[in-house]
Amino acid sequence: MDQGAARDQVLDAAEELFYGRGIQAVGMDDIRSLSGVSLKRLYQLFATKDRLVEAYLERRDLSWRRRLAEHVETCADPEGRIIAVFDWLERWFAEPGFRGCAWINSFGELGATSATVATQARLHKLAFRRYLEGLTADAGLSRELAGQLLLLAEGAMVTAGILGVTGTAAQARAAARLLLESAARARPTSPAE
Amino acid sequence: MDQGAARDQVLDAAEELFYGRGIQAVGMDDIRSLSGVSLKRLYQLFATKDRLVEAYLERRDLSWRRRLAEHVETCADPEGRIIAVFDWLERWFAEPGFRGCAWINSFGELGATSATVATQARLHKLAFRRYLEGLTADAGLSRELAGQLLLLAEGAMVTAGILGVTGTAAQARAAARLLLESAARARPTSPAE
DNA sequence: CCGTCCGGAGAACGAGCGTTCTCCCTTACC
DNA sequence: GGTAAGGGAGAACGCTCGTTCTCCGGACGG
Repeated sequence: MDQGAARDQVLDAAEELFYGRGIQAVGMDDIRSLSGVSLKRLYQLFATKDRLVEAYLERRDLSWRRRLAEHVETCADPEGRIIAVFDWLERWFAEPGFRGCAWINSFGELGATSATVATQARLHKLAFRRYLEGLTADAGLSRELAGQLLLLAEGAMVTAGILGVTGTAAQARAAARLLLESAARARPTSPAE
Repeated sequence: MDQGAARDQVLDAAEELFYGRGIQAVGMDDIRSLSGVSLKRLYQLFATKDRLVEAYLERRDLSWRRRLAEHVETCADPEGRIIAVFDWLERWFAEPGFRGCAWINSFGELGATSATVATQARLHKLAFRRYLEGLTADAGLSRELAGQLLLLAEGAMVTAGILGVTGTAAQARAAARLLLESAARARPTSPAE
């Protein structure tokens, strides 16, 4: 087995276990068992558990944002793209094994004691906010709206994780529609539209 | 020192440490050092760490909801009371040592492995949702609105915890006002008001 | 066929921690 | 004053886990 394949298998196992059980609840032995990569190789690839956690969060950040963007791309209308974010959330929440947002969970677990985790969580949320700001800008809408949509999306992730998935994304989407309409009425660039 | 005072001191220490650092990062020795209550007494009061965690979350749930309700009570207008929730969030976020929502953080840390923590988090969020539903009902507004406000409040807590406090509560309040106006326009009980 | 190197399996080590135990001191009662 | 009960300090125990080490087998070069 070559280096790259082993790395992928380790990160696959890490993602499944860290996301599903929490970071501290998963030992390096668990990663080894699930990935089939020996401890020696594991430590050649990632010198410490902390590095592995960092790599897990980084890779998941890229794939999470890519998946979101790919879904949003399927919609051409700038305002529809904003709503599409919440459609995608609904789809994500319904995936088997959904257990809330990996960064919110990691931050709750280790934000106070691990600079790595705190930084990764901040970077991810900043990137998500920037993405929403891009969407609202493309629709000629304010950055304020993006901030409000961020709150709705974060609230939906948390609530779906803790209280369960039923209806949460739809609620968030309905609220997003209202905020979007309200912002469109006051749209700075084309108020008459 | 009598039993009750020792219990209070232990719970005070537990709250400060568990909330500030996370549950797994705090040992029973840390609780003992900060509270000044010996290990023997500590285990007489709480048979296991799990019980202590449960008591911490229960007591904090009561005081958190009491503090919120006390602030909301100061406002007589039913719609003003709804907005007052977000005023109180702003005040809470600004407290020194604010580190997000204790239940969201605990759930992220232990929701997957501890039934105690998962249950406490669900109970707390259910109680908060019920409270918001009471406020919207008092204003003659729909339960749907309460669900949307819950998402905003949860999103604000998470975002304030991870990205920092600046402006988050004000954003949430602005969004809440818009949703409230929109719901008031469609108010089922007194649509003309 | 023999030696050498690489990687795997898992034992070993050391630290941290939940929980219990030991020892000693204080206090209260006869 | 003697004694028993209770509580405090902290050592001890057993377990988990991150990390490293040891040993062995198998592949490859001479």
